[in-house]
Amino acid sequence: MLCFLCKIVRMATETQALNERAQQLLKTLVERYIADGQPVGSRALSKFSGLDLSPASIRNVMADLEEMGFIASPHTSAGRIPTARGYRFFVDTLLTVKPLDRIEIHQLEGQLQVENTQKLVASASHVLSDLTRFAGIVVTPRRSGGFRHIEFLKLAEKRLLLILVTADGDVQNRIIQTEKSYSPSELVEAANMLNKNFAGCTFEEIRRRIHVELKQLREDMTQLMAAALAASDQAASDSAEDVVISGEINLLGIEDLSSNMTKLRDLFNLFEHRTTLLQLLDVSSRAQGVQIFIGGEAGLTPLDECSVVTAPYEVDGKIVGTVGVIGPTRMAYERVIPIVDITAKLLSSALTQR
Amino acid sequence: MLCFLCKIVRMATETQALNERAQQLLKTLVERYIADGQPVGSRALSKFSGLDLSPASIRNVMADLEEMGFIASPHTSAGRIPTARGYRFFVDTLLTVKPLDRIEIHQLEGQLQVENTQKLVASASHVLSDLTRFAGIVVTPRRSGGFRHIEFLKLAEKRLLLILVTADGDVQNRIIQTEKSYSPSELVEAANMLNKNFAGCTFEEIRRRIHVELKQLREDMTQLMAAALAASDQAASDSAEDVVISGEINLLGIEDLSSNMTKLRDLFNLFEHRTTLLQLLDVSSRAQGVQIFIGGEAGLTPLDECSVVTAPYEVDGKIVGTVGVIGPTRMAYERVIPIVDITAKLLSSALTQR
DNA sequence: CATTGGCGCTCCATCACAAGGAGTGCTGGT
DNA sequence: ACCAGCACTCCTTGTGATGGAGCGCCAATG
Repeated sequence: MLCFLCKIVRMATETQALNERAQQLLKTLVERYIADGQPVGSRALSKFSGLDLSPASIRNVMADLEEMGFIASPHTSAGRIPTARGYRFFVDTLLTVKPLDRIEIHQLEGQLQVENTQKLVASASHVLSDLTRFAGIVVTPRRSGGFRHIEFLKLAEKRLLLILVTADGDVQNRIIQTEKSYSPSELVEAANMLNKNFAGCTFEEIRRRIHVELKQLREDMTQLMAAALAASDQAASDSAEDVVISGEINLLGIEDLSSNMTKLRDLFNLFEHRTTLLQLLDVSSRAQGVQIFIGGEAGLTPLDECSVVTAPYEVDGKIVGTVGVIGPTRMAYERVIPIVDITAKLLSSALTQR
Repeated sequence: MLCFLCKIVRMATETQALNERAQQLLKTLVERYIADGQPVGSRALSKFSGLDLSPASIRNVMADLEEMGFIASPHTSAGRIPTARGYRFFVDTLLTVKPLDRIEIHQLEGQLQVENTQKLVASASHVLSDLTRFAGIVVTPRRSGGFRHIEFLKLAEKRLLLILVTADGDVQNRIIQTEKSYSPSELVEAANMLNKNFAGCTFEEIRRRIHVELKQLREDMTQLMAAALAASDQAASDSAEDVVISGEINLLGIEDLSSNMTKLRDLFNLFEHRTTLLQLLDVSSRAQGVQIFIGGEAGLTPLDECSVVTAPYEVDGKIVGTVGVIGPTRMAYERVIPIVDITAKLLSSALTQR
């Protein structure tokens, strides 16, 4: 919170410190650099800034910008490139995003597969990576815990298949080994009992109530229930909250990243470490709207040369997950931001409908 | 088939044409090259072959081997490296595999997660990539078509959730939009009907019989059934036969592959094209035991510098899928082969138990 | 006659050096 | 305040030069 305030304050002072001209120059510098990946020199800026200044004057401003930490030069006789702070200022106050047009939105919408939640999430991730040519990333909705429907199916003598429809309409399944062999009618009875009494409750609650309210239950039945609950809990937490990534391959083709093989490998290792990613993306789900993490801002070194653009999505007005894109810091933010934004919104509405 | 015979014949003649010494030299050459990735010169061979020959004599043999296409030199003054054909001969007749010891097998077994088929397959793939440090690959079992159990669940007015337990004990689910709104009891009735009459049949069969045998059914019921069947069919074919790959990242660290970025990208693109991979791996599932594809033998250019080591796995004596490893052609076959072999066997027994 | 030491040759890898170019900082003039 | 010009720095590219690794060939050897 404090940090948040700091940021606001800093932004305000920075906006003051940078006069109109400096901002304009920083803007075109970042734009040019994003466009062709080469350090931008004073000549180029003089040509493209639209300010009609000579390179020499521009060099003065650039020196100031460098002093303030917005830009840096790789070496003496190269142009300048934006620093993380430069990018930050750029996306915060200089960027002009152009919203997607209707046709693109429709195309995007058409690519979402609404058959079930998994498919929806997977296709959302795919759409993101496809449109941006970076890696798409989606945090799947949190399970609310509890179930809508439960079913037992006898596989073998002491082997049951537990089928669990979660509150949000997803289906989980699990094999249970039992002590004794239950008859089909016993299984039906047990399932009916659970469905009638406990649908919608959390497993914790059920566990508590099952002993209090249903003392008349036969011993073996309670055992069955306990086993079922344990399995359900596991199944629920199993895919409780997961990260779906797609299009990592796209990152292979990006010069900024694939130059350092080691860095690239670190990055891909990060993708395997779902939990670490989750922490990062969890932060984003607390805020409203699109959020941007530039470079190592997230505190993860493998993301040094990456930016993460995220947006939370919701079901019935409650934030349940996050979508996003991971790409090089040198990305076309004005394109990526609306794509992430719209995808989050489409995902929200697709999930709310069910 | 003809091709198969050709291969046998060629192998026989090759074994004849290469005398003891040439074979020994080829063997150590391949081994050395696999070990340190550098072209092997006559000096090195003289030292390591155990044959007590001078480099000059060895050069003569090497010239012969080159003429016959088993080895090649990258340029005039470098040592020799094995060609695809050289590798082929090596794995076919020179290789000495050392089986895994008991401890390793147990470790491997311990890492397989038997909770359900998906997890089992995923963990098998993981184990493969983990142990070999290459990419692990598993073709999931074919669905036999048909179901063991079916269930309807009402989500909303005209929205049903179809739950389908396939013959092999996996659970699929699908959302169905219906024309009319069915009552819960109607749904139970329909499910019961399907379960009683058609469990175990293929969907094709059901479709045929449903019209013939059940003419007394109400119109809306037949509609429901038809919708259910369509969805089932789709759900079944959906994950009908799929390829699970893991540890692709490992390939990033391998010099042989990561030197040409473009090739690497092609390779990763191949991984996304599941169908192409399926065709390749399908071939392997026709043969018994471990199979090895070297370089482009499979006909896929992206695999130029790769080898694929596969083995089929079975349920109740019937081959249902394939496990394998994709790595650089320069891989330690004597280690990879037993790993793939054992994994296939463990997977078979884990699946047969259920 | 198979084996071997020796010789000349080829080709690659590495390094040093020079030339050219891009861009900067600074200074003095407008 | 702006700008033209100049000296300076540093990267990039190209060009030889050098050394080493390995081969092919040949004549000598047992």
